[in-house]
Amino acid sequence: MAKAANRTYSLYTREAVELLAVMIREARLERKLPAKELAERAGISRGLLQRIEKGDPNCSLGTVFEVAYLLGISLFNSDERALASNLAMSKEKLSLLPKMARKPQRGVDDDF
Amino acid sequence: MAKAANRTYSLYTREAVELLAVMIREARLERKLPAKELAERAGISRGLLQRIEKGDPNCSLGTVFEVAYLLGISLFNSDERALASNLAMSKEKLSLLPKMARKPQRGVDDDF
DNA sequence: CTATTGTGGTCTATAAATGGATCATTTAGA
DNA sequence: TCTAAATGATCCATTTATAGACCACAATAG
Repeated sequence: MAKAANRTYSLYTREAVELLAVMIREARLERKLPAKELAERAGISRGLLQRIEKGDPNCSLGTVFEVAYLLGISLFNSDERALASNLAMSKEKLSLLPKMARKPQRGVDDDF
Repeated sequence: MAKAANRTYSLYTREAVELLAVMIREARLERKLPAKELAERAGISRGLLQRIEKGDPNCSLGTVFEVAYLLGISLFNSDERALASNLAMSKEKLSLLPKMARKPQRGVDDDF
């Protein structure tokens, strides 16, 4: 009972995925690093790296981020230290929020 | 002949994935949006949204980005227009790069 | 306090992603 | 130019992700 992935994505999502893909390919080529080598270092197959660089949205988040990391591409405009710091702050903030999202019984927040 | 996903990720990757997860959960709770509703709007199951908010790296890039988008979380610190612009510039730059990464036969670039 | 709703976990069947191999083609370097 | 190497594409076998249902529990609103 799974009929997934006829998914439709927003333009924003498609562009974000493609941007990341292009940045990865750029960085790899700038470093003159063959796909085969990068794939090995990332622990993935060359085929998967191809899909990533092609902007396939159906690749796992972790592998794509890892490849980006190996190429020195900074996610969220954060280097390693800033990222850890952001994460700590976000966790802190999250802990202060109500743990459930219960909607008030009639329409306060439906601004989508 | 596929034995994938005993994957190991760098700390940076793990933190980046978790940061995105926490930001998503934060944004959803701030909006008082039940998981069920957000999942419906994203066209995914509630279980998958749970994994996303938990920081599971094995979720597809597209779905995670789409959920983030639905919550107004900006990827790459770029709104919709900036993103399109970045993408165009990156494509331009990519087109100027050599199309293959051929390593010079002896060690110029192995600074990893 | 209580009723109600959201959430986290588990289970199963199915769809999809991935690895690994192969082949043809393109490209960069000598 | 020559040629070794990189890329792009396809195939198949297997692993994995996902949907969808269910349950027990937690937490919020009243």
